[in-house]
Parts: sequence; structure tokens; C-alpha cells
Amino acid sequence: MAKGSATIYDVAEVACVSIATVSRVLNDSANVRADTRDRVHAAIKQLHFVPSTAARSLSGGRRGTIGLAYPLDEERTVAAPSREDDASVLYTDAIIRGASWQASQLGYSLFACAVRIGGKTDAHPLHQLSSAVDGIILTDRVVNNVKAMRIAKRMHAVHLSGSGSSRFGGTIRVDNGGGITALVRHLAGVHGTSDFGFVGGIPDSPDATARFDAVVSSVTEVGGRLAPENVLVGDFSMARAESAIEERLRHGNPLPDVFICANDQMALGVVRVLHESGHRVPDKILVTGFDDIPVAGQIFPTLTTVRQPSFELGVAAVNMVIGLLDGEVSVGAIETLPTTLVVRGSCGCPIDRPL
Amino acid sequence: MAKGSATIYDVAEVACVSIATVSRVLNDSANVRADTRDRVHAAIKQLHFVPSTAARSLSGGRRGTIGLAYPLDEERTVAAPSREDDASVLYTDAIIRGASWQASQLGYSLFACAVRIGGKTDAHPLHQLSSAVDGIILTDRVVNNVKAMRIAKRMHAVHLSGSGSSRFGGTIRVDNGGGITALVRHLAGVHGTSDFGFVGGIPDSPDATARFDAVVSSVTEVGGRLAPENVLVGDFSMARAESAIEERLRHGNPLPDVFICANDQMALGVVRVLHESGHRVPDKILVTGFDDIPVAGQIFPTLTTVRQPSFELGVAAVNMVIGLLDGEVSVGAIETLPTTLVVRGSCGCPIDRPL
DNA sequence: AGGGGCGCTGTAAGTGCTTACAATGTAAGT
DNA sequence: ACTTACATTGTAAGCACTTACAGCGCCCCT
Repeated sequence: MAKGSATIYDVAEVACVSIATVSRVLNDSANVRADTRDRVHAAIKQLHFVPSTAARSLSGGRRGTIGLAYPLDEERTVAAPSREDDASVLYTDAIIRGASWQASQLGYSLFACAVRIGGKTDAHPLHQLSSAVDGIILTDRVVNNVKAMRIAKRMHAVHLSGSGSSRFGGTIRVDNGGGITALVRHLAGVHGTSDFGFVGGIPDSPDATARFDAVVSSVTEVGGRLAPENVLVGDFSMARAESAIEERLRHGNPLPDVFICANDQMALGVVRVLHESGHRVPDKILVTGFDDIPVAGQIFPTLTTVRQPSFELGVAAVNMVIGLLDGEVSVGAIETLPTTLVVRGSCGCPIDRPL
Repeated sequence: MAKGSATIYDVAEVACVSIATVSRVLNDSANVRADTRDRVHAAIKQLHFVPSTAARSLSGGRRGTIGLAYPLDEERTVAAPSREDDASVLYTDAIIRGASWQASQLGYSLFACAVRIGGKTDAHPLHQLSSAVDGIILTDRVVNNVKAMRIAKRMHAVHLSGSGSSRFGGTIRVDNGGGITALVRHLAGVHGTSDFGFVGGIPDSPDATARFDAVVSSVTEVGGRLAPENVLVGDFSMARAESAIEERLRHGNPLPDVFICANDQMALGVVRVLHESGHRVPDKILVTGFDDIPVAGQIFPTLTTVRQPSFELGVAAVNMVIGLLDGEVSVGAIETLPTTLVVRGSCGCPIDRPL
């Protein structure tokens, strides 16, 4: 905390009023005469006074801050802490940016805090965060945490989740199903794909399961097939996807027509491994991603994927938290953001142009 | 804040001790008998008690949190809020990740908060943040902010800065000069480059100016030339670099042998524009970057660049803040992290392999 | 046995703010 | 002029913690 800064008492003294009046001015309360208000403002300026957030929150006022908790994968980060190959990171970053942006627009500050997932999940950061903010946004996998639930029950919270909903706050989800369905229909309809493969994400991620479910149902819908041997287990990371596809290649069985990946990062890894083993994409086999990360359009082949409105997700989450705070949004509210199919080169469409 | 959660009084009552004793247990103070401690711990567990950060900080204790303020460019974000083409973002993200990681390792939580830069810089978030954390990390351009200085004077702060230092806290910088020098020597020595060009970053960024200065001096050192017309002004963004290079192309004058870009993002833009106008890289002209962002090795041509230890920067910053807090690091400390020349394809070295 | 020292625990005074309630002043109504 | 209502301001009681200080019991020493 700032050392030796002015307190409300100092301001009151300079302005020749009581601390209550200063507090009223600070909170834009009505019932303060104009000239008194001016005097207080002058004193505030003169002393560079900044109200203590701590004291403020202690006494029940608002902090003007919103927290956002995102997962930090312990095991993966330990293994290679400085690698940037963490999909959830890229994806989360965009959400954070959107949330920061919107919070800032609305006069709030956004505190983003990483929470370790896996291993002995430490609730400490979550507690710290929750007691420093007015409301909290929990991204994807943080939601599944028991402690997180406890916190969510106690304060205004918004869950960013692919499935499921929150009885204790708001929920914002992305239309995973719609995106996947559009993708599968495109593959079947335009490219005549019938033999599908899938590289999944972490099982405990609602988004991952939602995407898998959507693949299963839409493949059925278009009359395609999804052989169990072609359902690979990934964890959203490029490395894991690469080893998964490598192992699949060793099997020798003929590959499916396409590998739908649960995110772009994995798609990148899959493409790389396939290329190295002679399976050119999209000539021999197709690959698609999910998310539309920035690189997706810049690599060769450009990646056909489903765009997630990550930035907008952050914006929407902030709006909902503040709505919850102001009582304008009721607990249990659910909002679904649309996804968009982004057709590029890796599905065989001729829109490819290497950087 | 959490509603209706247990307080220290509740715990004291359940454990049949005074609140002072509970507080002692919470703070690992010595002088608490073992069985008393156990009783308190049991009560804490039973009540799911979490000490209020607000009260804790009000009364002067530590919060166990560290803040990190990073710049959010107002004008650019307003123009295209959802675009990811913001170099400082990619770079900052890595720092945040490192800081989060290290903080978590050391039992702290890291709150990252975006601060608007440019326009009417709002100090609000910075104040919010500073009163919620024990120490604060200010990245690059946030440092130059007057209000930031005021805050830094009042609390333990670490500046992440390319040049300059802080009289009020610690400073961590990256060896911009060393990296640029190594790069220029490589270009001159291996590729015989003598006519240099430079695409700079935002003038108010210490890193940007440090890199420019290093280019100037090392080009002189190797006996090369840096024509004023080949010193382009960018702002670290791809878009701006593209328009800068486009304008330069319109001049018609012969291009230099190489464009050294102050960061990778701009290098990407420069490469793209050059390609589109028929100047193949590295056949006709060379381009280099700075930072070594993840994409740098995946695009074509792979980018020769100077690696910044971004993640390590975050780690070091956290270490220094905590050192400051513990009194183990003295105010005014400076630490310089090394940079590494990463030779790839865009400087003409034959190490290229498209994804 | 009495006293000093020490380890453990409790009491109470802040910490800076919000806000219910009380008090004051002022203007309007009768 | 006197009441009444209301706008404005002050007083003081929390909010949930930390910590200086005081108190108490116990053991060991003389």
C-alpha cells in the first residue's frame, strides 16, 4: 500500500469540513452544496489524495474493480515454463484484453489473475482476488474448481463456460456447437468428407467436451463416420497434439479424410507432423482448427477454423458482471455468443496464399 | 467482496481463543502453543474462513499480492479493439506469464492490470492496483507516466525499462544494445551488409530508443551507413510499419540492404509489404526483428531476430519486488537480462524451412 | 518459598473509509 | 413571529484485521 499518503482526514481539515462530507463528495452523493464540493475537490487535488481502496472496501463501498481468473496449467508450465505453446494462453489473452478494454470503458479496472489448475489447486489467488474486487469473471476451466464455486456463491461472478451454467451468477458461453456443425457441414458438403477424425482438448474443459459432442452429433447428421481410433486425446497444447498424431501414424491404419482439432494450436502441430510424414495438407488430408488465433491466417497452409469472439467474450463478461452488481442482470442469466466458420486453405478451399 | 463469510471473530469463538491469537496463527507468528494453533486451524477449516484482504491491508499487513501494470494503447485499441496485432500485447503477455508463474511459485498472487496510455491517461487503475498489492511492476511505457512515478515513490516498485532507471525502486532492463550490436555485426560480417535501414518503435518507449541508439552506434562501429531516409518511424504495430514501408517504397530511392525492425511484429509487416512489391526477402533485401515472438520461427521466411527473455523478465521482476519487500534488495537496484541473437532465414542465412 | 524470566494469550487502540442518525441552519408556509 | 420541512453538515459506530502492551501462569534458580 502507498506509504504516507493523505487520508480523508487531511482532506477534511484542509477543506474545513468533516470527513463525512469528503466521503460524500467522493461518492458523488447528492446533498452537498456546490461551493462545499468545490472546496473539497480543491483540497483533494492539492493533497493528491487518493482514497484507500482497502478502507473503502472494508467499509462496504465498491472498489471499482473486477477480477478475472484464468487457468495456469501447472504441469505444462513446470515442464516448459517459457514456452509460449499454450493455447489457453493465447485464447485467454484475447479475453483478458476484451475485458480490460470494456472495464476501462466503464470506469472499472480489471485485475487478471492466473490460478493454478491441476495438482493441488491453490485457492489462495482466487481468495486474494475475490476480496480485492467487486465482481469476478471465471474462465473456462477455473469454473470447475470446487473452491471457485464456493467463491462464486458468495459474490457476483460470471462464468465463461462452454457448457453447464451457473446457479450462482451469470454464464456466458460460445456457440461451440453451431461452429462445429457449420464446419462439419462444410467439410461434408463442399469437400465430400465422410471419414472424420478429431483431436480433443482437456476433458475437464467444458469447451472441449462441448466441441467433441458437437462433432459426434454433426458427423452423424451428415452421415459421416468417426472411428474411435481417429478420436485423439490432446490437451489443447501443440506438443501433446503432435505426439498424439505421431502415435496415430504409427498405427498404420489409413487416416481419416480430415482431422478436426479442438483448437488452432493443436491443428498447427497436427499439420506440422503430417507434413513431415509426407501427408500434405490439404492435398492428402484436411485439418481444421478452432479459435482463429492470429497466426491461423498467416501460416501455410492457412487454417480453416471456427472463429471464437474472444475479445467480445471479455467485453460481454464485464458487462454482465457490472449488470449483476447493479442489479440489472439477474442471477442465472445466460448469454451465448455466436461463432463463425472461417474457411481458408487447410480444408482444401483454394483461398491459400502464403505470407 | 464475499458476502457473509466468516470473520476472525467467528474463528476465535469456535477455537475459544482471542482474535489476536487467530491473527497470530494466520501470520505464522511464533509464540503460539502447538495445540492452540491446531485448534485455530481446525476452526478456520470448519468455517471456510478466509481473511479479508481489505481489512488486512488496512491494518498494515501484507496482502500476498503483486501488481503488474501494462500499457493499453488507447488510440490503437479504439480503432480496432479486437485486432491482435499489437506487439506490446504479445510481448507483455509473456512477461505477465513469467511474473504470474514466479509469483505463484513464491506464494504470491499476481494481478495484471491494463493502464490506458495516451489520451487522458487515467491513473485510476494504477491507484486501484497499488492499494490492492504489496508491490508493483511497471512495464515499459507505463513507467514514463507521471502518476506512475508518484505511485512508485510511495510503494515498492520495479520498473521494466529499456533505459533510464528508477530512483524509487528497482529496475530491470534487457540488454537491447548487446542484442542489436550482435545483430549488426552478424549482418556486416556474414552478409556483408553496409547500407542499413531501421524501423523504430514508439518514441516514448525506453526500449525503442535504446534499440535505435544501439543501431546507430553499432552501424558506425562496423563502418556501415544509416541514411536518414531509411530510418522509418513505427509504433511497434504491424499496421503502422506496413504503411511506413509502403511510403518509403513510393520514394523510389534504392532500398538499403537490410531493414532492422524494432520488433518482430513490425518485421512481419515489412516482410509482407516488401514481398507484395516484389522485393523478396532475403533474396533482394534482408529484414530482421526483435523479441522472437512465437510466430517468428513459423512464418516464411523465418525471422532472424533478437530474443528477449520476456518470460524471464517477468520472473526477475517478481523476484526483485519481493526482494524489495523483504528488504533484501535495496532501492535503486538494477538488473540487466541478456538478449540472444537468433539467426534464421530472413537475414539470408540458409536455415529456412517453411512450416 | 519467593522472585525473575519467559512463553503464551488477551485487551484495546488504531487503520481509512461509509453511513445511519443527530444536529444545525435555512426557507417556506401560516 | 412560529412552525415545519428540507437541505446540508457533523458525530460516531462500525468494517475485519494487526500489533503494542499488559497480564498470567509456569519453571527454574537461589
